[in-house]
Amino acid sequence: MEKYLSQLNEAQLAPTLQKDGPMIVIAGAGSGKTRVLTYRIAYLMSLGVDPFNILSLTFTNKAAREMKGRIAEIVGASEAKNLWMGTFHSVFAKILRIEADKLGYPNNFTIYDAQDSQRLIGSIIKEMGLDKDIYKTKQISSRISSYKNSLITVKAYFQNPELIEADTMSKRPRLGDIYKNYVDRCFKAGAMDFDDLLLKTNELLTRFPDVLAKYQNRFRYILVDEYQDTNHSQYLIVRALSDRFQNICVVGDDAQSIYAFRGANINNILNFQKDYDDVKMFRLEQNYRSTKNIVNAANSIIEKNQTKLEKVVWTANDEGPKIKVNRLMTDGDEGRYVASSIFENKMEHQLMNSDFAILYRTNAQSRAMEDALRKRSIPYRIYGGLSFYQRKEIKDVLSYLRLIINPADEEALKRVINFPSRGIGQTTMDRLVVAANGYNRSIFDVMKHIDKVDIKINSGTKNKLRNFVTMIESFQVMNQTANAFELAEHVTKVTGLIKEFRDDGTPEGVAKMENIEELLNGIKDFVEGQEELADATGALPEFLEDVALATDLDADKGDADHVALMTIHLAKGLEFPYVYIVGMEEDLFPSGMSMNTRSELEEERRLFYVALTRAEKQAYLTYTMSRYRWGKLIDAEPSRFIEEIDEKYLDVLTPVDDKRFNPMLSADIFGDVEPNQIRFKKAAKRKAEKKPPKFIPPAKLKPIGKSTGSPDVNLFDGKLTVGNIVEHMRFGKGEVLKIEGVGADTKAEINFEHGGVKKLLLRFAKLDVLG
DNA sequence: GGACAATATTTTTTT
DNA sequence: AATATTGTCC
Repeated sequence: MEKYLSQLNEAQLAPTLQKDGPMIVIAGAGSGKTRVLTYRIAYLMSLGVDPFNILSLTFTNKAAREMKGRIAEIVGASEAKNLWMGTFHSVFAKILRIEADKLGYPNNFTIYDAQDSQRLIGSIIKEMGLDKDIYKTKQISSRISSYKNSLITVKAYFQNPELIEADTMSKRPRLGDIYKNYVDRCFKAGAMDFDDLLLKTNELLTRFPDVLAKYQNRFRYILVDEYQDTNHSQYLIVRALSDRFQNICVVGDDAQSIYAFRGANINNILNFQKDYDDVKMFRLEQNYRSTKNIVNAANSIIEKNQTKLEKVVWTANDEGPKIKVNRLMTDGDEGRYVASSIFENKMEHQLMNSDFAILYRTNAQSRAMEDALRKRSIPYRIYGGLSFYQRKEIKDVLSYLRLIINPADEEALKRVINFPSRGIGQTTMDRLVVAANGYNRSIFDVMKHIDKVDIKINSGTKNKLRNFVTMIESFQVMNQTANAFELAEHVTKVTGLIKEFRDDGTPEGVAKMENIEELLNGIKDFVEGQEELADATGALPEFLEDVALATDLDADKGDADHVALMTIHLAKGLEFPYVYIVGMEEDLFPSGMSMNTRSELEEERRLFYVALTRAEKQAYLTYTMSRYRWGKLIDAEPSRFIEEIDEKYLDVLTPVDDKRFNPMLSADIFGDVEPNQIRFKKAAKRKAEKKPPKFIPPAKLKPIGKSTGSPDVNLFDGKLTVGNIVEHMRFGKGEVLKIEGVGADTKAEINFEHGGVKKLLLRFAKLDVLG
């Protein structure tokens, strides 16, 4: 153990050796927090703490696996195996399966993914006869999700006049009823959605003190990674479980909080010290990952945020090259530039493909990169986006398997009952749903007893339904004896899925066949892996659970040498020697959807901070002048985040310009000719140069009167008057001398202590009003 | 009820 | 551009 501890610096050692009590580790990017977590767990075990008593919650299952592997190297595999490690969702799904009956759920409950729950919400809206243009499935779904994450149950919703009022005001008075129906239908289907895995855990721990006591007793030491990204529901679970022993260690970085849109509450980390007594606080501020240039540039960005904990991330690493900033004509050029830059770097520095990552704000941006890399024959892998398990043909196979385990699973049934086509159409399904709701039974139950049920379906169709039921039941019988692989193979044959795709004959059909084969191989691997475990029960339910909660990163085999393409969100926690951040444009990054409030914009800025701090040696930023979006060529402007970086860390390779298309110019960029190196013109200056409209909001012009409020709203509208004392991040205190302009164009003339009289656009100025 | 064509909608990020 | 939904005809 000492051998390992000697690898830590002083700041890392202190939290590692802190055995008991509540503690928080504020860990800057690249400061070795994973190492601290890993060694702390190993250290606890070396002190005699039983691994069964340690719960470690990570952000991805992959992270959990890697940590476990590392711990196994230190303390031995047999001991490490007994640790409870995984994501919130996977750990508590396992606990919920054990305790399901207490909540009235079967222990074989299905986990609905986002698509399943949205489809169900969609059909409920339709059944209720509501206008689907007002009740938009996605919006309703995210509203329900945020209720669940705030622990607002259906009952709590109806007891809260404010919520009802808010939904009524936004012209959706039936939202509560949709919520109720959705929850009822999930329950009847024996299904939990992602949010339920946390919500029901809370319910379990609140309603059953003995269960709470059992798990409090078991998890005497709790560690939570990426604590800044926990939501209220997760927060309450952690609080409840740690309440007895108070051995709670949370690790995180407020500057890397990027999941507020999903309900993550940054206050969880900011307020941790208020939640427990005698909290020990540790800071990891030395960055081991990146060059000075990258660390300092990242610091200069995050400095622009108002909401943050003070901390100084520094590094003893080399200065390193400056961050390269490059402007391209189109997204196609951007892809070609990145591909050839990767190619050149590989040649020049003898690097592997896996030394490179391309990061972007939205999944849709991957296409241009992909095309360019393919043309250059550079191996790559896209993470996220449509993951393997979400492909239609894969979900179809999985739905059959889900139905075998849980025939009440409504979404699985609806997916496969008529695929491959069996002559059971929409009309029949509608009637079955009505009957099922009427009898308060599952659809499958109704089909099973189709002869005893009062339903208007002709005898031919009834026969088809009977055949389907018989087929599923025969699979269930087989499931008693066969392993998951044998069963899945059988299912794909008997249902006609294989035939369906084989007879298709198109390239897409062939690809789908191959995907199904890959799935079958995956199941085979899983089954073989299970056999080594002593307590392997029915492998199929466990496989389905793994699949439901797997992230795309989890599926990574990790051996192939390829360039990584992913969204910045997905890149959190990862590191690469060379990082390309593409699409550095207004309305894209920061996203046009996130420029309405300061907190949204600050989250985008943290996202940029995360992106930049992934880089070890060299970071590249690229933006284009126009880009294809929704199939149309759209003009683009450089992101404000580029100008927020202190210039001295940048190497701006923007070619001489005007906006006219110049084919020679864009050819030069990825050809042999070194682009002209000129001074980077500040975007602010460019904006000022533009003639008539004084200020063009970065977003495309949006229809006025959007329910979220006009995007042009000035953050200080009406709140600032002459004579106010304000504080500015860089210029310090100052007095407001004059206010001119209206709306987004409002400027204030302010006399600052440091810097004298400045005229600032209030929309951009980050001011605190002191009085 | 099914097959195919026409049209609408979409892009923020995900366990 | 790609996908989902709706419409039309058999």
